[in-house]
Amino acid sequence: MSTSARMLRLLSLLQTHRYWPGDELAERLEVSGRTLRRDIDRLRELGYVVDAVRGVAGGYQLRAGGSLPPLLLEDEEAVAIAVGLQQAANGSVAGIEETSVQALTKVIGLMPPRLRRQMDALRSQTDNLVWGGGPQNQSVDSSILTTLAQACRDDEPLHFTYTARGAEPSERWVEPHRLVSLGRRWYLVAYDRDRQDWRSFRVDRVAGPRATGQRYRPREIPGGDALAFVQAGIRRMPQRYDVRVRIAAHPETVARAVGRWGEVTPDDGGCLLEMGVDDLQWPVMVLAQVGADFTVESPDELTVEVARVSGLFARAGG
Amino acid sequence: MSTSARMLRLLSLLQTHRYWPGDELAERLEVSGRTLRRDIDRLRELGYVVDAVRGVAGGYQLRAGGSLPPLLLEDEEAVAIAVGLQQAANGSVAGIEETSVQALTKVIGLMPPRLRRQMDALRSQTDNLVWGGGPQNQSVDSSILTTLAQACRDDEPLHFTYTARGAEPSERWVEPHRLVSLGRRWYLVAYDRDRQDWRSFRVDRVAGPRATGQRYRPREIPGGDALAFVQAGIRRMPQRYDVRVRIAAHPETVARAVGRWGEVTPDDGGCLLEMGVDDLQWPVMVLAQVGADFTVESPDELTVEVARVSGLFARAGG
DNA sequence: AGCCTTTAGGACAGTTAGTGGCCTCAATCG
DNA sequence: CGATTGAGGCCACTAACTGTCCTAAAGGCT
Repeated sequence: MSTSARMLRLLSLLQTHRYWPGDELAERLEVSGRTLRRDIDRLRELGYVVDAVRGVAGGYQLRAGGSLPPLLLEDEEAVAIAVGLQQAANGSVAGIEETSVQALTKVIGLMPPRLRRQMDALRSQTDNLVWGGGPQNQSVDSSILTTLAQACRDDEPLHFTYTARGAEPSERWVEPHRLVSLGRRWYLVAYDRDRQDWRSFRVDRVAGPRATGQRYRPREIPGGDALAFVQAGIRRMPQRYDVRVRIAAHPETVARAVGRWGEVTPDDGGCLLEMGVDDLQWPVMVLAQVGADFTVESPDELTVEVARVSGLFARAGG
Repeated sequence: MSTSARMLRLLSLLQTHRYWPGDELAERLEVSGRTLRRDIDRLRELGYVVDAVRGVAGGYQLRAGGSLPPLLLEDEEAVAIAVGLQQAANGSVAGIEETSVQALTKVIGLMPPRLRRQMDALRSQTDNLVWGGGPQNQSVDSSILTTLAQACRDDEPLHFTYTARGAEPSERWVEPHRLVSLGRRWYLVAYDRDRQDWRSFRVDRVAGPRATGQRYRPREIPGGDALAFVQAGIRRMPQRYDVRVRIAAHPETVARAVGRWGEVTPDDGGCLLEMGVDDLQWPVMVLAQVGADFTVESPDELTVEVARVSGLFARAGG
């Protein structure tokens, strides 16, 4: 085995089990103990921190250092990572969507086909988990997302079918620039070759993207900021409700139910809950769970919704 | 730069951008073109698939091969992966909890402290996301989880404080064996040194775990199956309701709202929804969302719950 | 303290592997 | 067709690696 291959193998061993006696490592790598010590030294020269314990039951241990060593993953671990990243990309944690897609692109691009199949099988289980697939939770197909991300990364022209709001599907040929996650939606900022101008596309309306394999000289985006471009392009955000409800319950109870999705301010004998939502299911759920008397201050649509559920449940009870 | 270091760097370059012209790679690695070609060959000998395109605008490209190459991640990517895995470990996708923790342990153990801090900051945003932190969604503190997982992996004895159901907190000293995810809970199977017997511990009742750094000869678990051991140890599962509701709506509408958490069977003029749950909030939410008339067949507790919400909402409306 | 185990690392000599320069081919694209 | 870019054989030179043998140093155990 060549030296580089052996170093990778050594790193892999050190990553799967904390302590390794020197002679066992040497045996596994089929080298003498002296060479093993030299290999360990080489790792240290590369910047990885390898602790050594002397004496009976001593051994080597890879520790956290200044930078992350190359991750050597088992197949199942890679699948778990990919599945986890897909959720993160779909907005389950605010602020890391873009990075998640970036990492996901990397992982998926390197996964052997069999792992990709395994991942797809698992992925089909994940949808509709968060508040039952309400309208604002249309998670984007992550295979489309990663295709677009890869094209952005590699500056590859793309073909796809785009169905704009209330329009016929049309075929597009674009030079992709960047993916942007805004609210719960993904947008692709790209230069449209046919229309000869910059556009932003909602990813959930993109179908059948395929990279052409060609390359081109990346253009400058006007203004230099993809995020700003997308924001400017969105004329009306999806309808948003500003919810205000007074609840006769302890502020902490309410805060626990609503998490970070709303603001709770103490009030005499109860509290005021404020949140901005796209879908009224969510506040209804919170109110049902808190289980205390409340008064809806706004919006009127929520009052209607509360009345609807009340009537519905009353009929069911009778 | 040594050969091994250069190979890692080459792998890293090939992972971040799809196409690389040969001369640019050679320049970055500070070697001649000839040596670069040899390096590429070395990668291929290690089993990685490197495509090459000749001619104008040619270059090299790392493709999916038979096995996953070492992942060379940017700092932010590692953080995204860790955050995603934490969610996966907490049961957001059935069946990959154990593997996720395994991968998480690996990643966290290698992350420099600064990244760990970054990750902690993000993690604090993730809780209470899925149906509002209901009682069955007490997600386990992932730092405890990974400490235990690491101890299992490395056969390190553990100290921790355990608060059994309805008992005083007690100090435990155990030889950890395996982590098991069952339903929505984590259990640690371990040999209790003081009591000299095998026990299973609910991870959400474990506090302040610390590894001693010693090691021991792993024991055989009686029966050889940690999962079976845990199942045998659970006298009564958390109270579980078998929900049966007839709904006057199209089966598909109901199926979309309930996802894979319940079974929907068509029925004349509507459908029958059956699901097993620990917490009645969940079916209430589904019913509110479907928005069609329904009749609760069982359990009686759900009827009570529906009546409660109905009354509550009616008062709010008036 | 004394002993055993295990890592640390210098010295040496033989061997291997890596390197750049030079050459000729072979694709690919315009 | 010609320009460009990867493929790879050959060669001489050098640097790096390897195993053996050695002594030292650090823990843990009795």
